[in-house]
Amino acid sequence: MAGFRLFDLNPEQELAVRTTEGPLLILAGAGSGKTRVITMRTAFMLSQGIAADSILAVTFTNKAATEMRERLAALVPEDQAKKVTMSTFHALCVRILRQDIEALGYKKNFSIYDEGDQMGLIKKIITRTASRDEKLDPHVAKNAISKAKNNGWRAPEDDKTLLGAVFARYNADLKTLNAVDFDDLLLLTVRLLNDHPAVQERWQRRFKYLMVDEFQDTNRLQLDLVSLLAKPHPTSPEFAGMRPNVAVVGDDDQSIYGWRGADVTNILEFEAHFPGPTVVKLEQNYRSTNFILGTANSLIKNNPRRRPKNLWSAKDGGEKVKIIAMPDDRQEAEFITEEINARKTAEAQKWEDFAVLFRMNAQSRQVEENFRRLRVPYRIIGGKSFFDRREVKDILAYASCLLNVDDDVALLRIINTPARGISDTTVEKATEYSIRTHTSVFKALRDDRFLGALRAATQNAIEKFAAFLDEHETKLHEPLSNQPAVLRKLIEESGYLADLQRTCKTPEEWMDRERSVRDILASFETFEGRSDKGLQGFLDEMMLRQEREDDKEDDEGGVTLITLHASKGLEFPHVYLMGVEEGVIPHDRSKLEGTVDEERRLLYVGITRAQRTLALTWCRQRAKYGSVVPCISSSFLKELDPELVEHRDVGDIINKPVAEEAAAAKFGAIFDMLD
DNA sequence: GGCGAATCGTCAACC
DNA sequence: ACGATTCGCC
Repeated sequence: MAGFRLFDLNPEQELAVRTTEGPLLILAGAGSGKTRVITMRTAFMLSQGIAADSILAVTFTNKAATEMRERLAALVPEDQAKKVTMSTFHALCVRILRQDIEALGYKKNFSIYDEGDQMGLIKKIITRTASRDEKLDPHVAKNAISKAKNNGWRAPEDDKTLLGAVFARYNADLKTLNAVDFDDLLLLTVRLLNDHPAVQERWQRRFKYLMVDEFQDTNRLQLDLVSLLAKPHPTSPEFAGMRPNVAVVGDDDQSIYGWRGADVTNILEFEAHFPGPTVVKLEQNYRSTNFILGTANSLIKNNPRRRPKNLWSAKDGGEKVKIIAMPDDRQEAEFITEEINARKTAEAQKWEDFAVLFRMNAQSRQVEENFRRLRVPYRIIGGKSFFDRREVKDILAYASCLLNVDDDVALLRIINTPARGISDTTVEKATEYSIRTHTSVFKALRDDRFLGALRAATQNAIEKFAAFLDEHETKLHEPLSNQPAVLRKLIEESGYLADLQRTCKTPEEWMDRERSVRDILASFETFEGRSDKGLQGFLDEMMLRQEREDDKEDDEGGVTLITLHASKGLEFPHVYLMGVEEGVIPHDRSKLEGTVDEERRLLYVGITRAQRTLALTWCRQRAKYGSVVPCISSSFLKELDPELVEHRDVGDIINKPVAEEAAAAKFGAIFDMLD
């Protein structure tokens, strides 16, 4: 085992790498080489003869999992690297449930519902459960249900209330539909392992070494899952005195998922969950200049209740952090585009060296438009641009129906798309019938007692549609069937594309939408090339937002456009953090909810992504909901150390661009020598 | 029952 | 400013 050198590590990092047995808590400040430690530690374990397939590393985002996988692949032989399991919590749960969910009374071909599907179902349940004078906001219901599930509750606390009734109904319906939502992925996996010791034991034999990244962001269910995978069942004779091989890595200052139920006490009280851990503190920052790190420190020290730490960097020099005022959001986007262009040329940087960070997905649109216009290559991480497109959802709904005809949400989405003579009223009747008889909508469509009450023309339309689905479902499950071809044929024969073209207003829109249909079919083909998990595996990956467009533009790189949340764990030489305004960050709602500290950590995360230069921009006015509203700069900006930052107005910069670029070029050259 | 037009409500973040 | 939903007409 060659290719990695432990002597490159500082003493703390080396201790973390060499500690392979028993509980290990790594408190890793921003930029302290955390990913490097995790990958090195994995490589070290392999070199000690630990089997690659017994190692499980869990991360929060797909991006982080991918990066870790890539970095490990650079250290150890490919066949070894591939056998190490690196996945998100949700992807891990899908994997466990696809194998063992039958023990909980679901079928293995269960569908996964995203928030949109979830909302659709909840709305439907509310309308049919609520009496005339009762009102329940579906959003409120969704959040309450999610919170309940993340606390591990099985049944509603009180099913006398409308909310309780909706919760009970929602769970019952999901089970009938053979579907699970994102929260269920965790909840059901925990229940499965907890209630079925034989299953738990089997997974424990599979994964003997656990690593959890971003542990400060785990919620109670995730901690339960880790415990269930790491510790023997309390009834097992091995339980007492067992030292689980659990390594967790985290930083309380980067805890930004409180809203999702993250519980910081998981990391603060790690010793209570896994007694007697080795504790390692990583405090040297290798990423940022002292201007950037000092700015970050001056911000975060305003937060109460922190674990004491002394984060330092050896990187002197560089530029001050720029805080730039903009007249409006349009000019903000223009400025960022132009600056990136100029700096790229002046300092011979690559597009991949730049990142634009923002609080809300909606902020990226104007930058995107500018990038497209000026031909700046870019990639958007996270967000929902692709997956949320109508045509993509439609195609995936068709695919879901092939796998699980009882998936009502998918079926209802496509039952009359394109129009095939099954009207809303008919669909409504079918849904009612299915509720009354406790079956799926598809089974209702196949039920003569239901069909008998309908007009002959409607009966015909339904029979034709059901036969159409059945025919392709059979083909899909034939041995050696070419699944991408079956899906393609299903779409072609459905007349979906012709209908899509008809509804498009411009030829450009049609080309765009048709392309995303082609893209999604093509990415299923590429998926078939690299995986044996078939359409089911493909849909799982799509639902978990993984590797969306792996065939083109994606791997060419480009400027990264990313939300602050999704940026955690990443780093870039040049960072532009836009929309640093009161109301955006800290977000207005955080003040009502009393979570301003978390907003401060979020900005801290953003600032600490930058290696060499950082610019924070804010606008004097911004378009919101279509109309322009005045804005003021974020109160967080006042907390930044004035020695380390430089306040500018966009006008000043435009007046003297040449000197600016020349100076920047010199700094760039110095940095290149240091590297 | 189907279609285009007007109107409504949304933008907090992730899997 | 955009997509979803509802309305009113054929």
